[in-house]
Amino acid sequence: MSHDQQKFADQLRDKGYRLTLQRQLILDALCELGGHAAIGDVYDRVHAQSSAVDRATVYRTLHLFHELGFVVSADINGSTVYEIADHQPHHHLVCRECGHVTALHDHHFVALAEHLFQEHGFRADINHMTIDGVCHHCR
Amino acid sequence: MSHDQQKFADQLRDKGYRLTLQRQLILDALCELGGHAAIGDVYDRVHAQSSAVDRATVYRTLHLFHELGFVVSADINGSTVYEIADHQPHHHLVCRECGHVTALHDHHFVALAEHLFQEHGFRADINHMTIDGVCHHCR
DNA sequence: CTCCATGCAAACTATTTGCACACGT
DNA sequence: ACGTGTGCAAATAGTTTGCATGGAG
Repeated sequence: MSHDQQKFADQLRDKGYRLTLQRQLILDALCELGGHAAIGDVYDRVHAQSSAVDRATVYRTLHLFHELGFVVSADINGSTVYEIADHQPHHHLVCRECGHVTALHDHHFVALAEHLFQEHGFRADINHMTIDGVCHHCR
Repeated sequence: MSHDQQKFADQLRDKGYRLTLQRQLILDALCELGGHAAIGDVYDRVHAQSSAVDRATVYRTLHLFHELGFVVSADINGSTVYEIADHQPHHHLVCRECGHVTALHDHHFVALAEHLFQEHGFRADINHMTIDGVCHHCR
């Protein structure tokens, strides 16, 4: 188990949640899938390891992880994807034509977030932004 | 029929699409609903006027309008909403707590879009952005 | 008159929920 | 042992599709 996973496992227990095999497997899957894991991807991966894990459990667990802040979700090309909420926040450029997703560093948004806070008192979540458009390849 | 509606009607015909009662009603509904119309809202409103209009038609028509650029879509609090693509682009701050949506002027994004284009050659659609966060009321 | 658009109903996909049992603590 | 988490299956919600008919051009 990686450092991240150990950390999350501890947090789970600290908050009174139980560390089950299913939750470990789902956490593993999220880590291994790296960036953007659709619910179906997570299910496939987990189910391949232990065929007894149900879809409902994947849904319930991802909701839980999201609530606890272990993962962030984003809507990319119409489907919801999850990824581990580690490291610094980053964002995504999604090409409307080819569907390609490129990561984007957070620094593009700090000024924006600052403006929103000063002008509207709005504390923006700037850690799971998705921007649609057309990439340089498809123009 | 308002100016906007007349304009869209002409565009429809120019591109070889037919102007049907259903399409007019759906366009009306979008205009009257103003800002953010979920598919269900549009259906309810249209169906109240003419009970023969089917949900499938609303879906098909909204897809068509979106394709033609008559409407823009956004994902707000998990459900897809549509609005007439008129005037200048604007954006939305969505409060994660109370669900309240406040409009946001485009000028916050021009610098960002410029950066994205220069650094990544990415032509960002900055006309239907949604930013989640917590509004000043809920903090 | 010719096709596009629609209504209808069914199919599909995605997600949620109730309940009895299993298992982590 | 206790109570949370899970599998199972069914329910629910949202969206799409095939086909015959109706109506716009």
